[in-house]
Amino acid sequence: METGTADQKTPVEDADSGATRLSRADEAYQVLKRRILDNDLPAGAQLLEQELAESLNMSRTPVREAMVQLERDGLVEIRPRHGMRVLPISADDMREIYDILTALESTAAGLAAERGLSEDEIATLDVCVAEMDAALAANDLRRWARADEEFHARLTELSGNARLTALVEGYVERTHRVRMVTLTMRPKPTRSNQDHRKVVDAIRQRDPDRARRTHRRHRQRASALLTDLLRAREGGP
Amino acid sequence: METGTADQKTPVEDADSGATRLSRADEAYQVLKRRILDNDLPAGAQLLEQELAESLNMSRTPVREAMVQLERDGLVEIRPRHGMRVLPISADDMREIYDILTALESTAAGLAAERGLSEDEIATLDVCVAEMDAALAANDLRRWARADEEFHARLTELSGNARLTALVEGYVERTHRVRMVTLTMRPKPTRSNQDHRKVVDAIRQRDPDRARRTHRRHRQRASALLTDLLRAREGGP
DNA sequence: GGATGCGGTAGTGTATGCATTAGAGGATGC
DNA sequence: GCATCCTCTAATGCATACACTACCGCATCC
Repeated sequence: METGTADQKTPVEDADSGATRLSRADEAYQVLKRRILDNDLPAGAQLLEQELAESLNMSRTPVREAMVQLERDGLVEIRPRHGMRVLPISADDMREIYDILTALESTAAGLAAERGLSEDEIATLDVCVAEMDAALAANDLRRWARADEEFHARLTELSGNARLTALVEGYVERTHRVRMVTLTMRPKPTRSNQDHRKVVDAIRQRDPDRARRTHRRHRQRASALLTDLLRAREGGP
Repeated sequence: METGTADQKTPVEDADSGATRLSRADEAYQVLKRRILDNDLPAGAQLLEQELAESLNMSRTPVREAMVQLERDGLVEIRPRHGMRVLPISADDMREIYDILTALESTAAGLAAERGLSEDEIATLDVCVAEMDAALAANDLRRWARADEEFHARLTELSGNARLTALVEGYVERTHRVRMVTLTMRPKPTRSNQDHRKVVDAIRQRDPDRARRTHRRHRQRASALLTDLLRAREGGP
């Protein structure tokens, strides 16, 4: 590799925001994941270890480590002589993932209701709901999507189950690409906002069963909507 | 490394059962995971890359890859200068994991009921239940535990959701060690067998809601039981 | 013309080498 | 006696070297 490029010797002279010092492998993982989630590396893209190593300015070793993790995330597939391939998401995949999300998130809602949240904690959810309403009123779909993700993330957090939170985050990430693409294809998500309000209400009233059921129905509707859109797209163009 | 030991040169002359040829990294992953799950490497054990590499007769590179995966599985923790440490499972961990399992499995039961299984498919569940009854009658707890795991695995499979199945399998593996340890400490699992029968019944009648609720309650009871045992053990000896 | 065999090559999997560094333990100062 | 600093070692993270092999293309043969 070109010995001319200087900045690759010391692993931690990055001098970026002084945040947690990343190992090369972690850096590779994060950068690649970001590129994939942002559709910068579109589904179907094929990339060899060597190319990636060069583009990330490191050797193949940490890149490999990152690739293995991305494969575990279900974002890419490693095909021995063809590098890694960014996986597309089919309607069936989406249904599977949404079933998992439905299971996990509705349980999270139930747990939150069981625990009995403080009014402050519930307020964080209210804020998200309000933001979603505002975004919808302003017809700003991206803003709505951000608030929606925020709501779901907060809700899951409030379950008090760190593993569950992390797990859900991973699956949400996987759906991110698709949700962004279908954002403009779906009807205005007014119903969604109503659903959220009902879930918050059930949590506030400490009714786990209702929280679970309500959230489950909410996610099932979202799932049906998205998979239908995807299926249409698969059949169509 | 000792050049004397011959059999480490070619990666695939293993000539074992002729099954899928494993890469060294995969081999390391599987062997280590097995050792951990069998409590061969007990919780708290610390192992350096070098030691592992020697014990597995390979270099550090594939071992590292395996370690990263095991860390992702939540089985070990990698501490930069101290190798990897096999993680213990606290009562709190167990509760978190069981909440996740409850969410996923009860959804799986619901999905199975929704799909409408053939009588053959349902029969596989019946077989497991019968085996559990037999094991219980024979007072063979290990056999019962095996049948129990089998039942849950089959049930999850019958959801038709491959991702969900794989996910559940991972979490079940994590609880395996603890379940084996607590097996003799818990009361005879007669109730458990009743629960299973009810779940199968709900699936047979294609009642997703009842399948979900029944299985959820079943898992919640199991969770309470196990975490209590663990907590007692944590406080006690 | 199509099937078959056969180098050649590119890409990978693994081993090894090397610089860095965290941390243990001793020495020193108070 | 205790804390602090320093040194030295051992483990790591990464780069590189190397052997193996699947695949591509061409040539040959039927």
